[in-house]
Amino acid sequence: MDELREECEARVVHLDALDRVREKMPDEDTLLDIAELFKVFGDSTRTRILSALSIEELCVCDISALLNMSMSAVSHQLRILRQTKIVKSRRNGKEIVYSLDDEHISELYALALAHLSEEE
Amino acid sequence: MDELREECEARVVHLDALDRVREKMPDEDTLLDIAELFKVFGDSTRTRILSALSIEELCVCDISALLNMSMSAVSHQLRILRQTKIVKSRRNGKEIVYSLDDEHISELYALALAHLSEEE
DNA sequence: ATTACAGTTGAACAATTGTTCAATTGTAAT
DNA sequence: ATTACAATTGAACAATTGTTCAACTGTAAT
Repeated sequence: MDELREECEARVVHLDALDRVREKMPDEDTLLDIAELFKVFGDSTRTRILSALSIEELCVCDISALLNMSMSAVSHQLRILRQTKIVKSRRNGKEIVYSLDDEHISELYALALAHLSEEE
Repeated sequence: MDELREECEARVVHLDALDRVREKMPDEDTLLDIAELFKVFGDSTRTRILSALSIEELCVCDISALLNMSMSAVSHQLRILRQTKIVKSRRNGKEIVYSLDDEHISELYALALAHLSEEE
């Protein structure tokens, strides 16, 4: 009744290559963090928000009008961007103004744009 | 019986700011493409694959052993990376060898790492 | 105090996504 | 030819995700 589950079904074809790669690869946690960061950018609503904020700080109402979306939907996405330290907020009377929290963000954008426009 | 659905429930607070942002923002299609690109990176399996391939080209069997995942699961992810032109493949006898297809990929990685390690 | 407005929040729902499983393809060797 | 192996594929399933809806905060003005 013992089910012997194999760790990996594959026969390792290039042991030497695997050793070299294993040595140089970042640790698991770092890779998870990278994936997590990219995941935040990988949604068109958040991308549009970030694109707008990279030009000028805006309140939730502005963003809502700009994207033609409900304030609730926008707010949910802003929460994700806030939690991941990509965006910061400050209160100004009744409204809450959002802006980018990190210089790397614009760079990542520029690089993504460069990749896309360089389709040969 | 006519339901008047409002285009946007929000009152526009800063018309001038919106005008400036609208003028400078990339078009909708470009933003969709950017989101789509980041979405591909936003999965830890694909991130690990790309991290490995940025060091050395590998066959599916190698990657499968490296990530301790089934070849099927790896192959499914490689298809996504192939379709988005992030990875390229060539046959070598019975095995199929994968490698990065684009120089921008490593740069995007480096930048993401820079962002993560600069947590103050 | 109460009215109005900007924004947030949690539950619920539909849609999307990643992995597993089983069947299939293509190549090389016997 | 047929056997073996690397890899791909499609369907099915569970898990995650984005938006809507309704209820709720907090601030400013009457």
